[in-house]
Amino acid sequence: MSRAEQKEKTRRAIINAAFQQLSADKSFASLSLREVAREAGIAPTSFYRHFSDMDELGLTLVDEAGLMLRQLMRQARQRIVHNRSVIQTSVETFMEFIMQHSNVFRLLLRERSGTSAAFRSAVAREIQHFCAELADYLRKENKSTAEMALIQAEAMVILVFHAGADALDASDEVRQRITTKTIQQLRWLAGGSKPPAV
Amino acid sequence: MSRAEQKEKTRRAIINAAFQQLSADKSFASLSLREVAREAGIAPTSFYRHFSDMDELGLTLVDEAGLMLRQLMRQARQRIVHNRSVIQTSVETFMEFIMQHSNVFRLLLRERSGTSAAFRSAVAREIQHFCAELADYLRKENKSTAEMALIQAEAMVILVFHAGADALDASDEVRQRITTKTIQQLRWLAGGSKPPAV
DNA sequence: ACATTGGGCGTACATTTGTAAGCTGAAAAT
DNA sequence: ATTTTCAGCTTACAAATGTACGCCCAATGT
Repeated sequence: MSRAEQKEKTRRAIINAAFQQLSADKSFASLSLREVAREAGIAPTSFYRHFSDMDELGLTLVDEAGLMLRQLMRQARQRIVHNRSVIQTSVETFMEFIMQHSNVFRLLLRERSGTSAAFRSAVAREIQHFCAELADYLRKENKSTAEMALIQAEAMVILVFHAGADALDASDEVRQRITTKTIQQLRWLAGGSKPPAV
Repeated sequence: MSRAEQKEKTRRAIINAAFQQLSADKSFASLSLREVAREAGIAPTSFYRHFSDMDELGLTLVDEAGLMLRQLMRQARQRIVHNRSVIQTSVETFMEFIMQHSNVFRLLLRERSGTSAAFRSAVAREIQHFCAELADYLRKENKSTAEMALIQAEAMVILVFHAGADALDASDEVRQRITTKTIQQLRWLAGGSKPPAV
């Protein structure tokens, strides 16, 4: 195995170890360099060969999470075309998605209002991007102004994200109720700029 | 000074020390028993005379935050009577409030999706209470069903809280923009159940 | 063929943490 | 007046953490 390959492999091992350890009871802040190194199967000091400190690793994780969000957006769009209600399809896709990538999602949720300014702005950037894409869609669909579409999109994203946070630790049944509730909330928002086609 | 008085006094000192240390860069989880004790002006081990561990202190803080929320709700209601738009008055009151009690608010925001299950449910309970009161108000005002009123109230609270989080670290000017944006979002939500009186 | 590079390791150290054990002195109870 | 209680202190220790330093050796460069 080439040296570059090997290095990339350990780097992935570190990143995966970090994601692995993120859970309902463990935030990134409560992760220690040594713990991550242990899980990745390397010596603590080897960590520095890849990241200068935990913060740098954290920002990398946020970047990865951003990629996931874009992937989610694409997936939702694909399903929309040949299906029923846009809102329902989107929320359901979102819920499926976060269940599959719960740790990624948890990271975004927590660091959005976390203790590191660098993290907060990194997460804010990813979510902004997400909102902007949604706003663009809404603007075309509803022929509203760009400003209004963005405000609307932001509200929608906040509600869906929050619903996701609740859904993460809930039973299937409760999650279904949360989904229904969220759909209702989004419809009110959508109805504000356009007569509702309930 | 009586013994009971003295004890209560140091207990307050501990609680205040904890709130004091909470800031944009310091979450409750990153607070150490020793730090709090230091700030409170007592020896580390004296802490145990008042709380069995940091978690117990944390739950006390959440309770205090709950009191604040109820106080906020009363304050908003008082202002509503003799003023202009209900939504505008409420959001503005909320914004004033969180600026005055930013650390209390930050605690609620963070522990809502924090790492301790006990904290999460404690915060959830306080926010539920807040939502229920608002829902009651909405139900009477709009003659909607109790269920719909609650779903609506929850959406509103989420949006306002989130706006508060953003506003905390923003400049006065940005905060004003956030306020306007939030008012717009709430109007869409309110309009869903009743024709809007913009 | 030889020299350089760099990822990974082991050792080491200063800090910080939670908390156990036991003492002290003043308030409260007898 | 004597005893009991108990908030607060000092001392002590084990565990965990971040990270500096230097060695090793296989992949790479010459």
